[in-house]
Amino acid sequence: MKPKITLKAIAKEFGVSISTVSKSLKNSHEISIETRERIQAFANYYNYRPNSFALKLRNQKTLVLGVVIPEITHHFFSKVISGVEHAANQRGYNVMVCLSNESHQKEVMNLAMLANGSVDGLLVSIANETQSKGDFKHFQELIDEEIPFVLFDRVDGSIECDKVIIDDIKGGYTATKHLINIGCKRIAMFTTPDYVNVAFKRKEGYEKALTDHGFEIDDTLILKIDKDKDITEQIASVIYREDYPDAIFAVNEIYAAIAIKTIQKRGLNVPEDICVIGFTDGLISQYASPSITTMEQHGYTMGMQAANLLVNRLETDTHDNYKTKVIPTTLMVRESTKKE
Amino acid sequence: MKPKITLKAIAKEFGVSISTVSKSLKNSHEISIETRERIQAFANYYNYRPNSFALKLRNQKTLVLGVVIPEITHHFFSKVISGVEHAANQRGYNVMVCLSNESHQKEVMNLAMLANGSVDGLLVSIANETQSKGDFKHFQELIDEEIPFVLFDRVDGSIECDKVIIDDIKGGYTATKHLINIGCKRIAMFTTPDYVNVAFKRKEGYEKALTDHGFEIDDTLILKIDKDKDITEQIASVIYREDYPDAIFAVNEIYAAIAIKTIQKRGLNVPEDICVIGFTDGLISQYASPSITTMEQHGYTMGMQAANLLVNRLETDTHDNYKTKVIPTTLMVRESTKKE
DNA sequence: AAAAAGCACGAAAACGTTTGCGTGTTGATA
DNA sequence: TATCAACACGCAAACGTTTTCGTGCTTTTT
Repeated sequence: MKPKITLKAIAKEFGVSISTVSKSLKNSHEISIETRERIQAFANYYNYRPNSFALKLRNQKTLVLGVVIPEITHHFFSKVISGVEHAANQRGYNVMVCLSNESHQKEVMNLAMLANGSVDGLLVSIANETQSKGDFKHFQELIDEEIPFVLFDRVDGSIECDKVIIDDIKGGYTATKHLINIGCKRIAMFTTPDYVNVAFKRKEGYEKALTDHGFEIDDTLILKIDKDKDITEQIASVIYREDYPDAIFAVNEIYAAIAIKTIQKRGLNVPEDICVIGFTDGLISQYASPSITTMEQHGYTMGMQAANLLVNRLETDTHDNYKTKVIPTTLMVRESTKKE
Repeated sequence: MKPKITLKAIAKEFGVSISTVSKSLKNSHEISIETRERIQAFANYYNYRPNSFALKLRNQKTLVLGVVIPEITHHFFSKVISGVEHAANQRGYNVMVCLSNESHQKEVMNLAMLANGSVDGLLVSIANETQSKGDFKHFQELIDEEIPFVLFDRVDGSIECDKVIIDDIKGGYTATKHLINIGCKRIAMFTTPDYVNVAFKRKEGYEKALTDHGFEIDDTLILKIDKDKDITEQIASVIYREDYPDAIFAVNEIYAAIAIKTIQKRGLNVPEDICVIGFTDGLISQYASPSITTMEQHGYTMGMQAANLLVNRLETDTHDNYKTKVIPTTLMVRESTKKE
């Protein structure tokens, strides 16, 4: 790296003091116009840029937001990042991304590292492992150190901070109701273990929709998929039942896609024999055959809102009155539920 | 943000000098064991962490790598980021991500901002707009400022730097050869305009494979898709021809997926009537019905290699002998080309 | 007992900025 | 011809580290 030109170097060049140079570049009226112009021309020619660390050291601001997400290869999270980046840029901030890879330990390390002065504030979506352990000490540390952060999507009620969440209960409700509306009677749900907060809530909505419409909740139709075992096999265990369901509400698009493939493999058709609805705003749903009806999560919006919430917090420096923004989901009807 | 505890504060607490505290925390033998222990205990209790800007100002290192990509919502790029992050962390660096959104102007701004002292080096994949304009001045500026950077995937030969690329020509060749091997005779290609470097190379491979195997190149079977018009319509114009092809090599998985949907809509079957092969390592290919044969790009590997190349460059501080790493693609046979 | 050595610590510079205040030089004013 | 602004600029502190080079004191050696 080429040694950058500094105020000192310019000062030496002109035989003036550093302050004079600094003030000239800020167009201070303290300095004569000729001097200002000469110095500015010189600085401009040599492409002078103030050293950002010196500035940060002085101002105690980084103008950087840290983002910690479990996985960047989930389309939803990359949408969120996209939104965060957009909002952050608009407000003069940059974005630093770290991945926890769903690992508790890596999440703890990431928070420690970012909180260590690299960023002004944090945006975090909690790793699965952290949620299943229920260990949120590292967030308490952020609070103790008074580092502003906002939680999004995967949040925990016990942590006091700003939050942005999807309305998962209502989303689950809407999805299920849609299936009911188009005439499905035996609606299965493919979900994850209960410790995954968002999935649990979607199930809540699913169950509420069923009871609200006079259906029984059939626990044998609720499949809690274990990520560490063969997912296709678990899904097949339901699809290949004699009394297979006539609709499936999958908690994400991967499960929905696998369900469709399995259904077709069994020789049944989507949506004629079994309707399928997913949850997310990913590409798979859009391009699968048939395309998959889904609850859009609006990850981009979520990212923007979370970033704005954080910057507001940074710029007002208050430590109370924490808000939780709820982002509604949108039903996106596609081919996988088109009965007529 | 809570005012962080500093060396000065600790020094005051113990009535010693700042240097003594600094040395104590570094376990210097210059300081008596008792003093060291007392100070360390205190610092530990108050969770002392050196101010990162002060360090950066002093060391002139940020230990941060900047990444500029066109779009994070492309699965391939998120894989790359994932790999970059992994390799960077391993070598003690953090990662800062910026998006150009395929815009030349935003790319220029991102480079300027990151080069401005925020990062030690850069990893860049060039935006489409930049490629079509052929305007690479901003990279020359990086070179002039001697800021190390490596280009990946979307590179340009005129820029002197380390590069990591996919072997797109060979990938295109392999894909096409696979189709030939399974007996396809009329192989269409769905690609993008020629200024997209990688697509152009894949087409080169496609054409070479055809001629190598005694086929004519039929320009009416090469569809250059215009992103700004209706993609499905353009694809349909080929699929609905009387003399439709018996195989399609799509330059990415989106085009492959749309092709499949269009083929099915026409009442034809994949792979029986038309085989389809894509290019990427995305999720769509994996979960589509039928699942799509594709050339895996190994984005994760690419990210790791690019990051390592950059860190090597940073840590040796040489400005010559630039390397270009070529990452081979892997044919991933799935249902969309399974003839028997 | 005088000299040398060892110990425990402090002073200060350096990294690059910004900014309040001090100061010397001009020119105008009384 | 004193006096006083106005002007143009420099000084120095501050942000928080690290590190080199002292320095004063105690202990050992001869």
